[in-house]
Amino acid sequence: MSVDIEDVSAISSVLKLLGDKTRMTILSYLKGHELCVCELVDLLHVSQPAMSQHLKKLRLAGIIRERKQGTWVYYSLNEQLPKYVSVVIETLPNQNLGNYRNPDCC
Amino acid sequence: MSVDIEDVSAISSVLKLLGDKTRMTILSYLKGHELCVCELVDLLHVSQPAMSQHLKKLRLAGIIRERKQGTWVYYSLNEQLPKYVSVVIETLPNQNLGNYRNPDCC
DNA sequence: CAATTATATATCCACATGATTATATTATGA
DNA sequence: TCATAATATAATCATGTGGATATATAATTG
Repeated sequence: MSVDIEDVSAISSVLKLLGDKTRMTILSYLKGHELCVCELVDLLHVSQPAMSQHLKKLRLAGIIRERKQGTWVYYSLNEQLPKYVSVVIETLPNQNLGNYRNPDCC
Repeated sequence: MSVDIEDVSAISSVLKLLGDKTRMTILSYLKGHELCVCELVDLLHVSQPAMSQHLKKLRLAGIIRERKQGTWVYYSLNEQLPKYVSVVIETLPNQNLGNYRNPDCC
């Protein structure tokens, strides 16, 4: 079985993206369910522009995917992540959405 | 079997450390063998103070260990790393030291 | 088409971070 | 003890990065 060797530059730039508390929290919320931008804004108490920029970075790095539906944009974890990324995400706690209901939307 | 869940803040601060090309290269060189500071300076073409500061950060984060022997300080990977860290390190390419010989020391 | 809603982008700013230079520390050996 | 070598720390600086505010875009609805 071949090993998943990658370029040091590529790995470190992905890890730099992951090395942000807000982005890691986003990823922990995306474990299991897709969420739209306004839900993430709601859950993380982060401004909408800030959220938008974090999501853009994660998307450009291929870590998350977007699905547009009308005005809403739903984000979810990308399947087929490099192993070292998926292990990091597995290590994150599962966020408990509790009785949070999808606002329709914000 | 219990899962290795950690705090989001703790994980992101470790990943921030790993998200640096120089530090990742240091770790790739430390795979398999301990190296002293001057050897790392030599191999990475990084200034001695810069190297010293990177090593300090990695050591304070518990990713590497130091072993002092006279004036020399040897660094090596810490065993017992969190899984997500060791997977990252395993993903790094093994650096070929070629016919590089331990300078005695610099 | 106008108004509204969800999201994205642009600009600016405060702060963190990595590199460099200079200096300090520590150990060794003459 | 003095000189030297290996490493660490301090100070400074330039650059990068995240957040806030303002504005733009795009889709929906009346």
